[in-house]
Amino acid sequence: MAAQVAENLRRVLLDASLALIEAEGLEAFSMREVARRAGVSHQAPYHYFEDREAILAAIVAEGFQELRDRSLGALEGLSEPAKRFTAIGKAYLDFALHNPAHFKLMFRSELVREDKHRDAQACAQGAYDVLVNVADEVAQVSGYEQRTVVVLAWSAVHGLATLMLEGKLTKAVSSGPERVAAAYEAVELLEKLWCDRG
Amino acid sequence: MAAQVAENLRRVLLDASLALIEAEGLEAFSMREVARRAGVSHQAPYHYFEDREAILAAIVAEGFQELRDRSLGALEGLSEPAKRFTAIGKAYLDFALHNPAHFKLMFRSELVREDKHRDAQACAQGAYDVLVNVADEVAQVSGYEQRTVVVLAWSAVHGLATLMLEGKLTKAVSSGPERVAAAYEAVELLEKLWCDRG
DNA sequence: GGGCCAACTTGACAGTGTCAAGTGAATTCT
DNA sequence: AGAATTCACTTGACACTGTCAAGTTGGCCC
Repeated sequence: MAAQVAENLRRVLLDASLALIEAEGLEAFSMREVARRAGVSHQAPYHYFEDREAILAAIVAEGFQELRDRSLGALEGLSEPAKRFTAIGKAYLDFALHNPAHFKLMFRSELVREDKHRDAQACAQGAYDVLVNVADEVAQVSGYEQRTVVVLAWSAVHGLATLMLEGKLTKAVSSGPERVAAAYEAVELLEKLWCDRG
Repeated sequence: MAAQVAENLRRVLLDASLALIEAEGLEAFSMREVARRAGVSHQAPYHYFEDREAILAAIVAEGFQELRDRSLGALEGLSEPAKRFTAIGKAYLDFALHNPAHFKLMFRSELVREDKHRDAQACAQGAYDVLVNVADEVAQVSGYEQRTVVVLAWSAVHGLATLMLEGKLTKAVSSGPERVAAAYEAVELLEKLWCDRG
C-alpha cells in the first residue's frame, strides 16, 4: 500500500512535469513548480529523483520508449522495405510534431547526460535499433551502405522535425494543422530517394 | 571617446558571453557571470541589453551573419550548381562543428524569439537567402522543385549537424577530429542524390 | 512499547534575472 | 563660469531557483 502511494507520487510528478513542459515550455520547468503542481513540498521530488537532471532523464527515457513503441506500431503489417522506411519516418515526425517539448528534451544532451543515466540511454538505443533494422532492409534493396542510410535518413527526418519545431521553415512549409501532411510528403520523397535507386 | 568606451563594453560583453557559452556550455551562461568576466557590476550589461534574451539575440544575430559570410566565402569562384551545393553544405557543418554552442543557440527559438528581435531575424534571413539561391540553381539542373531542395537539403545537413553535436551518432559516424571528414562525405553523397538525378 | 525506516516537510543558503534608486563624471545650456 | 542634464555605470533589494541539512510523522517489526 505504502509502496503504491510511493509509486503514485513518482508517477504524478512525472505526469505533472510533462504537462508543465508541454504547456509552458521546457524553460518553465522547475523542481519547485512540479512539486507545487503535485501538491507536495518543494523537497518531495528529491525522494524519487536524485536531482533535476534525474527527473528529466526519466522523462527522456519514457519519450524514447514511446517513440520506439510508435515506430514498431507503424511497422506492423508492412513488409516492403520502402513502405516500412516511410512508416517509421512518419511516426518520428508525428511524435515530434505532437509532443514538441518532450521531443526537444530528448535531444538536449547537456540537460540529460546519457552516461549518467543509463536507463535513458538504453531507451534511446531501443528506438535507434528499430531504425537500424529498417535501414538494413533498405540497404539490401537500394545498394547503399546501411550506415549511410541510417545516418542520412535519420538526419533528414530529424532535421525536418527540429527546423519545423523551431519555426525555421514557416516560409517553405505550410504551418498550422496541415504541416503534418507537408512533413509526410517530404518523407515520401525521401523514400523515393533512398529506396528506388537508379 | 565616451561613445567608444561604450561600444567597447558592449563588445566586451558579447565576446565574454560567447567565450563563456563556448567554454562552459549554454547552461553556464548568466548575466551576472558575463558581468563578472567583463569586470563590471552585475547591472552594467543592462545598459546595453534590455534583458537576458536581448544579449542572446545579439549573439544569435552575429552567428547568422558569420554563417552567411562563410557560406558566401565558400561559394566564391564556384559556378557549377552541384559544387556550390556541397560548398554551402560543408560550410554549414563546419560552422556547426567548430562553434557548437553558438550554433545550438541560433536554433533555440524559445530563448530568442525572433519576432521580438528583428535584427536576429534579419540576419537569419540573410543566411537563409544564400541557401535559397543555391537551391534554385540545383532545382534548375535536377528538376526538383526549389522548395523541395531547400527544405530537404537544409533538413539533412541541419539534422546531421545537430545529431552529431548531441552525440547521437557516435556509433555510426567517427567521432574525434575526423568527424569533419565524415560529415563532408555525407554532404558529397547528398550532392549526388540531389544534383544528378536519374 | 521502543526502535526503525519510509515518505515526506521545514528551513536555510548561494545563485539567478531584474526593478529601483543611487553616484560621479562629462556634456550642454544659459 | 555655474547649473542642469545626461551617460555610464554601481549598489541594493526582491522573488525565484536547485539543493543541503535537519526535522516530523505514520506504520511496521521485534
